[in-house]
Amino acid sequence: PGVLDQRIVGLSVELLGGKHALNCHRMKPALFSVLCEIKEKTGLSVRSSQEEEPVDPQLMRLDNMLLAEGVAGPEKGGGLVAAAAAAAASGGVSPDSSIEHSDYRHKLAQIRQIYHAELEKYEQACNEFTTHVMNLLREQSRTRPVAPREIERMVGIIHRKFSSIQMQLKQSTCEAVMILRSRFLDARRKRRNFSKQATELLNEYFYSHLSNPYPSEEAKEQLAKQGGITVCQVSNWFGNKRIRYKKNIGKFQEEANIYTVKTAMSVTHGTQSGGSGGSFNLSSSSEMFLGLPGLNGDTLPAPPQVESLRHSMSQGPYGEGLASGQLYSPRDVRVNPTQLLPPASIPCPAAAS
DNA sequence: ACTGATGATTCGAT
DNA sequence: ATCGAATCATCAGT
Repeated sequence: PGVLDQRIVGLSVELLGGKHALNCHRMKPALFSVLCEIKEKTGLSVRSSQEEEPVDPQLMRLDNMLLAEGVAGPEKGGGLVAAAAAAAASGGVSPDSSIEHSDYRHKLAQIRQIYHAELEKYEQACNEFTTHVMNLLREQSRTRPVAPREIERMVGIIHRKFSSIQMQLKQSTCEAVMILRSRFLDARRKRRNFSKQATELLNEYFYSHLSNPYPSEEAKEQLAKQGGITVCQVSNWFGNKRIRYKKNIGKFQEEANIYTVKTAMSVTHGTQSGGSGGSFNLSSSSEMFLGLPGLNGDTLPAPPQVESLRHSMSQGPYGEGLASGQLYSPRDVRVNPTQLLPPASIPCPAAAS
């Protein structure tokens, strides 16, 4: 009906001009609901922007970011599977992080879905609105002269308006992604105990290099790789282990025995495969430095040596000895002068320097 | 809720 | 740059 259409044109001008934009209850319901939704979701008034038609840098930034985050851009149906496969293949020993990864990806996918749905809705609404306005103008052209430039201008205004709405959508999507991201990073920063396998690996190395528990960079990398943790985590672990071991050797005596036995077993049973046969020498005298407790001589007065423990291999809390032999690099038996200075008598329990 | 274990962070020294 | 040391923050068993 002409009256209503007249009203719509008027309202479109109102809308585009930015005056009480959302007061129109007679607006096309679809468009109205879309705009209401925008208003609700963004918390921003639709009339807020009124500028730039050149490709503004902010829009480009938003686009780039959305693209980089995988929100915009091509559908990646197989992408998730591929990513999961890659994550599983690259290490396979990080269930926690992969769970977090999948959680992250899931939420990102949700954002992506919402984003695309909204984008499509806007697109559709924009087209509908444009064609409708054009139809009205065409109709009006029967009763009054309508210059093509006026139509162009109208269409231009509509498109600009809708693209600014799109930008708001992109902006809020970006915000959502960033929030998700920061949450994800926070979650990753949370402490998780290492897997049993990783801990065993580290302990085996530590106790079999007790005289010089300072793994080289390569050794760290290898430990990290095999344990499914980072080199930095390996360094942290050794840092913590050294200081805590030194502080209370007695507490670690049992653990030391266990791992020494394990190592001894793997040596005597020839489970080594790396060809680095007897590269590190457990019976070297320097091995005794940290191993000599003197604190609780009740269980084992002497540091656990391979020879003396051959007979007591009966008890092993850790049932299966997983291949650990190839870990130890022969080149790593460097002697750190600073560690060998104090006589193996009292290892300074309460190191209050 | 409490507590010990443990991974991460920080800081000064080398 | 890396270490020891102290400390923080969280986990995990009770």
